[in-house]
Amino acid sequence: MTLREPDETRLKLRDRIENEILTGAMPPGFRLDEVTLATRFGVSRTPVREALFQLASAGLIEIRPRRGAVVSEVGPERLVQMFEVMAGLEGMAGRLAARRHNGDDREALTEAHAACRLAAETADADAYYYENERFHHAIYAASHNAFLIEQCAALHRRLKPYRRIQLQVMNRVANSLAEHEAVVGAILGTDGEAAERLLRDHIMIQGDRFSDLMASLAERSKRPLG
Amino acid sequence: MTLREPDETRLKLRDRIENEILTGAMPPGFRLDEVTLATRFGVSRTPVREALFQLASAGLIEIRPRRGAVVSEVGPERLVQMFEVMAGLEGMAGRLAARRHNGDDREALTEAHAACRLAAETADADAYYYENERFHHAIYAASHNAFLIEQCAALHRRLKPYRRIQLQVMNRVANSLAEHEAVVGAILGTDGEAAERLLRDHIMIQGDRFSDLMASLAERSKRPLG
DNA sequence: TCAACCAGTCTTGTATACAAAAAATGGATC
DNA sequence: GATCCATTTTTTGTATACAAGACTGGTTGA
Repeated sequence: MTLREPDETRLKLRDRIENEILTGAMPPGFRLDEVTLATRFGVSRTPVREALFQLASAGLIEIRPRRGAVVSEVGPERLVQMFEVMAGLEGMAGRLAARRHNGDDREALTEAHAACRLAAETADADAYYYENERFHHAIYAASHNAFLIEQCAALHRRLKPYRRIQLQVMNRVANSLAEHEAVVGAILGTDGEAAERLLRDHIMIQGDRFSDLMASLAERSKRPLG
Repeated sequence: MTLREPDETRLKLRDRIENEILTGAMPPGFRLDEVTLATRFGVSRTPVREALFQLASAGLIEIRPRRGAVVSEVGPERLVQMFEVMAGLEGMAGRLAARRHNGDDREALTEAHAACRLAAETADADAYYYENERFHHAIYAASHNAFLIEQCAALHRRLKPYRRIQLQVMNRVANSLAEHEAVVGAILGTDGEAAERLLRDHIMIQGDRFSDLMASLAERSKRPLG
């Protein structure tokens, strides 16, 4: 994780713990001890518990009554399911965006796409990762459905670490950019059906690829003396 | 609200408060005072606060820092947006269900549909409301995507009070049943595209109708001296 | 040797106490 | 009579204390 997050200590406790989970500092299965977290962040157990409840609601951790909290284990199967839902939501956002976009939306979308292309051409993986995020958020915004935007952003955020590893591990930047190109065309051409289909496929490819990766990693780690 | 909920006092605090919100006992805008709730439920403020944080994560209430919690106001616009997303998710569940259903799924679906028909024929609105819920959950389950099932169930639950009022106020039972019939046909016939389209429309009709109702109510309440 | 049990420790869940911020109150002034 | 400011009161946010359920390790019995 080389990307700088702004002013760690200023953030609310909930976000600070969330960051540690999303960046992998607290890996899946990691035990979240209340007193340890409390002393580490210099507060008492009360706000820690409140933060943990919120993270549990978001699905990032699991609280077993009287048995403590652990970072959620996300197996390959569940990951595919999450990407499948993400694909559905993004497809929907694309379909609505194609019908509802206005001048501002078009500008934001083309700008974000141009930034993606630049990052791809300069082979800057970190930059592409960032601009890619901006691109997808531009699509969400163009749907003009605030609730959908929230849902997409929340799930996108949850899938963030996986997408990142995947972009780094696999050489998917070129393909990703080509797919973006087609999506932009469909949206600007007000072809909702095409936008939906293209985006759905765009996301599902990520999901399939990533689950393959995870499955192979899990398989390898199971082997004794790997 | 005549439907009996099982063993109120046995439920976790979070669910008890949630029920009061969903049933309308705590209407939108209602102020949730911590000490009042604590004394009412016979506990201290600590568990009350934890419950409130969870409800806030689910979107049922809003916590303004240092300024207390209130039941979320859901205006017509946001309601339409939520129904739009529900339509997208249910359509997706239907599409997947058409491709993935097995014997158990078929049985559950046809059984739920038969129960809906019986309730409609006997003009039992409460029963139809309940069986309708079972029918939709059968579709979610047939998608065989655990994450999608969770998302659908959560949003369905959140829209529950609105759907209920709507079914009671408007005479939509007959139309609803006919739409179910078509959906069952599409799913059993493994026609994913049709199932998606039919379900999407089925939900959106609810959303549009309800938002019309709400808008008119809001409009009327704004007029001075009604 | 191994399983079961019991005491001690640790961790979570809840209550209460205190601090700080927002809201309410009341009085003075214009 | 209305408005503004200071003070009081209420309410939230946090820390701490206590109770009760889970885990640990060792001991005992078969």
